[in-house]
Amino acid sequence: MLGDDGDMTLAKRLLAWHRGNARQLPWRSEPRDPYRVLVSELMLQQTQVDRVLDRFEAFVAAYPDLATLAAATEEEVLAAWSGLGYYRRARMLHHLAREVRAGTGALPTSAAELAELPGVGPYTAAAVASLAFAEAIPVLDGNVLRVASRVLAFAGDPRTAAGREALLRWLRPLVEEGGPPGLVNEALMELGATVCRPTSPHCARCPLAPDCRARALGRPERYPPPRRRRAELAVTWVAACCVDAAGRWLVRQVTEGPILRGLWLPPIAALEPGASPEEVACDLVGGRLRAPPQPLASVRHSITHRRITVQPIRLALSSTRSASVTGRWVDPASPTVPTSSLFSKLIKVNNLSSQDAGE
DNA sequence: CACACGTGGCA
DNA sequence: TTGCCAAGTGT
Repeated sequence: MLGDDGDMTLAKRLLAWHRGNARQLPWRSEPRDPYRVLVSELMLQQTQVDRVLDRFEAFVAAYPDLATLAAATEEEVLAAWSGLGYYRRARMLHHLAREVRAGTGALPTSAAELAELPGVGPYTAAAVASLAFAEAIPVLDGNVLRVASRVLAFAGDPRTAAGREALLRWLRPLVEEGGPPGLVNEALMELGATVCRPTSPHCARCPLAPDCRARALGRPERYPPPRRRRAELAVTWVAACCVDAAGRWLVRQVTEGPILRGLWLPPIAALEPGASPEEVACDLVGGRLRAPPQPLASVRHSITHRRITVQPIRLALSSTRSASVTGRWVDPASPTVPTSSLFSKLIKVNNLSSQDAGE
């Protein structure tokens, strides 16, 4: 005699669904470690679980607690974050660790106090407070915003302050009415991530379907209204690829421009229309060459609204010790400086072309 | 409030 | 291939 799910409260149905369907993720091991919860939440901001999965364990192994993190340099932390994107998050996590070290030495336990830490906004504060410290406070991330917008068939814009408050009025009783608040929050996020998807929601598998007004009205995917996006900007860069006999690459720290600042990449410059990529690359590096500059297959890289086409030029320097060549030489297999995934893409095209050329 | 920031996968 | 994202925060 299975009870009718419709008779259970929303929160109870969510918890039951979570018990049977939530993914096992490294940061969900019990008991919850507040530090691991914090790191995972920061890593997950504006990114997807799969992206974080391969990086999380290595990061917390290198920095198992806030004290270890505070003792590291910012550059070391950035290097461990390399490839995850939104590098400001890593800088702020590092600042956070040092701020905690300068204060009580322990993470605060309330959402209000957590929200004062660098990099911790309303979402992360509520997530850590509820998941790690059992505070009954709702989270409102992109997943929960979508789930709530659909259940309520919310007609307004849920991204405005008034819209968010309307959704929170519905969410608050859910996390307060009983059961672990963190798990109710996690269930809503998990539901949004795996069932109540942006397009083609799987309503047949949704524990909230009986109460979902958007589903009753048909076309639940109409909620929430799409966000307006900025037009893409096309940009072309030249990258000077210099590799020494040991396979190390010449890299420099990006100090100009709005993008990738502070990270280390092969020398890069914008390519003006009509300019010669080979000449730009040679000017960037400045050393004498053993062989003519060799253009490689171009690489595409997108950052926010910029679509960047990178033209790599392989430069065979006659001497990597030339005084005119500035920068550092790093082993791509274990970069000791923070790099962008653009670096990995450049390495890949270089390897491909080397094999093709039979070098 | 608008806009900025990285990334890789998918339709 | 191109466009559209996905567990936000700071300015």
